[in-house]
Amino acid sequence: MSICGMVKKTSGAPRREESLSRERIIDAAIALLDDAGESGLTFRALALKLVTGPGAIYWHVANKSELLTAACDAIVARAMNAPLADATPEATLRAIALGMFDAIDAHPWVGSALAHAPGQLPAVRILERIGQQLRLLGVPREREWTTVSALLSYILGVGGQNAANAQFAQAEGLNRADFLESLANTWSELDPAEYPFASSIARQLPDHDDRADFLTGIDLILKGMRSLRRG
Amino acid sequence: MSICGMVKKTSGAPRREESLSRERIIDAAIALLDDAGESGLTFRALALKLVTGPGAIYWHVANKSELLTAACDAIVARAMNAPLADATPEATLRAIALGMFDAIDAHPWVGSALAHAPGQLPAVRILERIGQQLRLLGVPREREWTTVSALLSYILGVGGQNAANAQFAQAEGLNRADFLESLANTWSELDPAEYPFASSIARQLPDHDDRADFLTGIDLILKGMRSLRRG
DNA sequence: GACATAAATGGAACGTCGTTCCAAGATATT
DNA sequence: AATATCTTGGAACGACGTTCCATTTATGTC
Repeated sequence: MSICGMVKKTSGAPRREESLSRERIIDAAIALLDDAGESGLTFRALALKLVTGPGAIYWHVANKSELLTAACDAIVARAMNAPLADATPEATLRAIALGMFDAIDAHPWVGSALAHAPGQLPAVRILERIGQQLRLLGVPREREWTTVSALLSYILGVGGQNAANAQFAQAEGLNRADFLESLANTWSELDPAEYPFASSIARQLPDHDDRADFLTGIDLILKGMRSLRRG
Repeated sequence: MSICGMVKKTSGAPRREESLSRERIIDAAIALLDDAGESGLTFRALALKLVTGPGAIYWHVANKSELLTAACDAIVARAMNAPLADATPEATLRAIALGMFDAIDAHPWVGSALAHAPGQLPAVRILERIGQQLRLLGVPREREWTTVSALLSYILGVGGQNAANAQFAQAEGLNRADFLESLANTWSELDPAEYPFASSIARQLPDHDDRADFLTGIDLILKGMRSLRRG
């Protein structure tokens, strides 16, 4: 490839500066995923970006699924380790949930990766953070599991839909607004006799605020927990 | 978008008995997905089952994604058109949610397909059914959207996790119980200083009842809606 | 410094996938 | 019977995840 093949490494550095490492691979994977979406992560593209061959990557990473989960975990860890202002457990729960929403909004592929790695480290990080607040809130032991898994399921559900929306829009070359607009048109054209609700609510689709709706859902669950604690 | 304009077909002789059709293809796809999971659906396997070539299938179906969504829609339509006993709107909402849970439990790939087809027909069917009950319940117009999307997100979230669990377990050749057991072991071995909640709750993992937990989450949201209506 | 051992690399190759292409067969129309 | 259209199915393309292995680079030993 290069004409002047013999580039004398002057220094006696411990390792090649540009040597591979799990960390460098994961960083490159994140960059690829952010730039080109879920389908942008390939061992070939990764090798190209890291100036090596596909085979070399397998020395540091078992397979693609592990790599994707590791990339996902890096983002989730960053979001879940962010310091939070001291506040009531409920306010903290809202902040945790919003942190995940924003992380998935910035990296839609994380929503999809999270959905495909149930019970793995990334999900456990979220579970842990939520669970600690539930204990501060005084949720009785026998209701801990159902409560934490309800919150987690909701967060993963919204995240997964956001990821799918982003991927769908990208596949059709649309931005979010145009994608929602075309969806609203499709819904509007549904038979009002068969789909009275969907066709009547279609026009609200393009103008709604995902983030606000997400938070409203969290508040709905928190309100339900509160009324359970009192009743 | 139009179905199929040519309605000549006065004669009785339909076509070859074993000729291809969209319906026959979708049925075969469902059988393949049920038997071998998400990765079992291949145009080659489908062609083999239908005794034809891969190219012929493309005359009736645009691509794999459309086929998967159509197969998903067939299952969802079956679940959402099931007759429900007349009951309070809240009881009907619970029945609708449970119907989706059971459908995904019987066909885990539906959970994953639903998550990848946001705003498409299968999801709209669920949205519609839920929305109609919300109107009977008297939810004010300005809260319709956030309420229905909270319920839908939760249902899709649980469904997606169930699908992922099933796929993960199948990939490792385990049944559900063994998979949860191995997950519980992993969680138990987490550092209790860093993961006090996850490690302490790990032992509840193998024995919990997915269906009951799902319903508890639905009730949590319904309770939140009720307290909102009163407050 | 020379040698042996192990770690790490990268390019070629395998098998599978979704999809496209097209020559041939089947059916409908004149 | 001839023509036009719908439908089929097998071959082929390009891209993917992954494996294999000859080669290079670093480390430890005398």
